[in-house]
Amino acid sequence: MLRATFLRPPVPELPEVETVRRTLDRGLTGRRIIEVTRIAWPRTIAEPDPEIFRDLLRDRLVTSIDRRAKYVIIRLDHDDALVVHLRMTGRLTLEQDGAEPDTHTHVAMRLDDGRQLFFRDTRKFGRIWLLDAAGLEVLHQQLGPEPLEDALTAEAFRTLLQRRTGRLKPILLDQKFIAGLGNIYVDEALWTARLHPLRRASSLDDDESDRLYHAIRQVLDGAITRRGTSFSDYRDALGEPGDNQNFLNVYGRAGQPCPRCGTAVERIVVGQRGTHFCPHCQPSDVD
DNA sequence: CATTACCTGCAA
DNA sequence: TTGCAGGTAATG
Repeated sequence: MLRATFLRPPVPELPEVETVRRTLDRGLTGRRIIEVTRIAWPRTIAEPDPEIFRDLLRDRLVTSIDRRAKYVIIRLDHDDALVVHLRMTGRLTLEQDGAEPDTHTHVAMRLDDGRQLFFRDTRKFGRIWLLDAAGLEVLHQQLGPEPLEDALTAEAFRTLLQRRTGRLKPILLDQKFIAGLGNIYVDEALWTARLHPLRRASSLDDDESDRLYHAIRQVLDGAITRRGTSFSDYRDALGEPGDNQNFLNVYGRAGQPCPRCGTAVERIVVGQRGTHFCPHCQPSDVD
């Protein structure tokens, strides 16, 4: 039963993608992509068509690595960008010269220093786009605010929440509401804020809203510091796992004691997602 | 708002 | 052998 906790497949959310961005930045910024050497699962290339993608990615300079929500944005010359979403099991890694792609390596590129950029993805849900400036702008517009940026103040967050009528859990997973949270960090943030996942957003008072705002930032900051949460699939761009799995309070801990009060953590399903919370610390009665 | 599709590995 | 895990888009 303890094993089940650790075998639950966690997925890359904002802290994991940020960790990939940072580790990728060290080896990729300033390099040139010489050519795409492998497209083994063409559906991975969301846009443009794989043949055009390959043609456009010859001798392209990487100018910087950014992140938006759960997207890695590899900026190129001419204001283009390679945009990568890891979805469930995607990994973006820098590999040495001569490294051989395995069966799950769907895309590979050769760099001017002889190293390679691999995109590996067991579940094949991950996607890569090659976008121009206009395409990138569309992506930004489709996403809600970045939870860690100054532009999202506690006051702005309160206003956004009050406009919503639904339950906290699905709202926080909605990338148009706030961008970058997934199942792990929503559960952790709600536990930290002592809010039940089924509470209606519009029912929160100012103090509760502020608690949630700070909890989201605290949980994400802490996870970035620990270089992400790794159970099985997630690794950074250098292949290293993160440490945050050892600091989770409720996610994947059904039946185990709440670290704050000792009550057994419960698991319910909310909006088709496994949802973990402490029934004592996160009471449902206020609605 | 709920359901299904996309995929595979692994537990039951 | 079945079904679950979950990010997101597409579809009732």
